[in-house]
Amino acid sequence: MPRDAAAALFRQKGEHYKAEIIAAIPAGEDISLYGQGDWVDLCRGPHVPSTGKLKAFKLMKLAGAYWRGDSKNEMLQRVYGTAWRTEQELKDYLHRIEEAEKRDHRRLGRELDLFHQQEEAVGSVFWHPPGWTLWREVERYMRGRLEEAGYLEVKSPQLLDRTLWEKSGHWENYRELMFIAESENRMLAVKPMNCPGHIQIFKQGMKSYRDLPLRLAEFGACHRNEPSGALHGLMRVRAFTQDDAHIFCLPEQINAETVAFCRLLQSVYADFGFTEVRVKFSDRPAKRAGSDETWDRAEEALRAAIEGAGLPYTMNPGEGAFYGPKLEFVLKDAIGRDWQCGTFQVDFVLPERLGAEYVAEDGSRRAPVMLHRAILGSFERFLAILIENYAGRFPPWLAPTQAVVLSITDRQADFVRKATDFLKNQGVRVEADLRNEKVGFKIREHTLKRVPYLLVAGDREVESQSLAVRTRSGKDLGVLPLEGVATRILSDIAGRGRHSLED
RNA sequence: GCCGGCGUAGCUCAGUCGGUAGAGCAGCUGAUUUGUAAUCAGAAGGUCGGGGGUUCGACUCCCUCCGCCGGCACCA
Repeated sequence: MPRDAAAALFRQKGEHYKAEIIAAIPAGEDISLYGQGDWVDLCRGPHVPSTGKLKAFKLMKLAGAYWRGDSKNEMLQRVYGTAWRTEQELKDYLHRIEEAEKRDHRRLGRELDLFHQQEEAVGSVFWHPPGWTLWREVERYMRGRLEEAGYLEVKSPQLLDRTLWEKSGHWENYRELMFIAESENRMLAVKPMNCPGHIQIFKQGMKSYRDLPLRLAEFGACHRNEPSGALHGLMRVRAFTQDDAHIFCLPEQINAETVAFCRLLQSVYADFGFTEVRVKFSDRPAKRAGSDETWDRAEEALRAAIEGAGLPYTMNPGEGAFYGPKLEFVLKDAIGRDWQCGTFQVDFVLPERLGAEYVAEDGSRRAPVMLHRAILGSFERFLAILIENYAGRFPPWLAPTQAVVLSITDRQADFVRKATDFLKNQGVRVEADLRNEKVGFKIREHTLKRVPYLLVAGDREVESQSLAVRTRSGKDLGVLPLEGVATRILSDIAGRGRHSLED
């Protein structure tokens, strides 16, 4: 059907948005329409030869979506459905979704007593002892990796004067998303980022080109007043902690620093069991600071560096930060949604705006390049992804409780205490279960809590000063003497993401 | 923020036509001393998300606010 005729048809049907879509198609081109019964609609081409092929279908959900993806426009109703060739395939699909929902970090957070959230602290997290153990283990690991890689850890203030955020450009770009506090006629903002603080540290004392690259790292707690509809468990919160760092360097050091960062990130991700990481390259946004020449340089430097690192990436046009282009390292949650975790950004703008400089070889003063980077991104989000990817069955090095020693009757209580103390002294996070319950009951409980090692002591084990070792997957590793149990567990812990527990 | 849905015990859920709430598990008390995924019994547990309204009477109907869930928009 010719374009104008099609437009008229839809206008007459009262479907004005369809008419608008057609109006955007070049004149003279024909428009294809497809029909099903007495229903006719605009379509580029058939996706299935006939709806008769779709035997099994189910409507999944209703949701709003802005016309042409712009929140200034009206909202349309979107209907989501799923269709399969057979009832069985539909059933299998629904079953897979159900299984994925069992890995939801919000559900596991409750079941495993990791954390909770409540109305009085919307967008924030109350970490429980087991969850905080997991956090500290991840933090301890990151601290070690950063130290090895030549980073220096710092700590910057939580509240900073408005004037600083005005200079950095954050006030102009993000004022409505910042938490504000007032004191003694000053307006302060709770930091939404750590970079301005790190620049203040850089600016103390004279810096020489010989001091570069200077890598300042911080486990920085930031607050952003995210729109209510964006909040999502631990994935999107208003209070989060980044494994943040800023590398102050010379332009000619960008490449080596980027390559080193990509290697570090891949190695860290491998330790957490992630081997496939997708990388998105986000270039200049419409709303930005700095000249076009500056952006040309920054984008070119980043492109050369990522290609030097040999990582495949996809373009994400217009999605860069206001001060520079960035790489986004993306991981998936249990139901396949993308979440940005790691990030790497080249910034020629902020150091200059905030007056950071170093003395160059020729004695002139110049602004350093600043590389913003995070590997995990936010701890909250990364832990959520970890929880979902492991379905709560953390490898032993991360498991809040790595082993439980259980008695069968009161007769073994003393030995269980002794064995627990022994393993504790060897550095194992171990608990004793001396409750007056049947072993089957205790095994079930600790299995549901995903404790990697269940160590049973009955009269026979007391006699031989050993423990019967069972894994959470139900595998029987036999009876081992105390030292053997410790060796086995400790070597497993040392293996990190490449652990030997086959479950 | 926008659209749609949801909010009953710590958790998972039931609750008829408007007559002020029930179960299982957990927790508590007692008994049981137990060999690899649930021992038995008893007592207890609720501002039905908050506020307002209609009504003789509201978990139930209406208004409003809050939160959560799914999308959209946003994500320095």
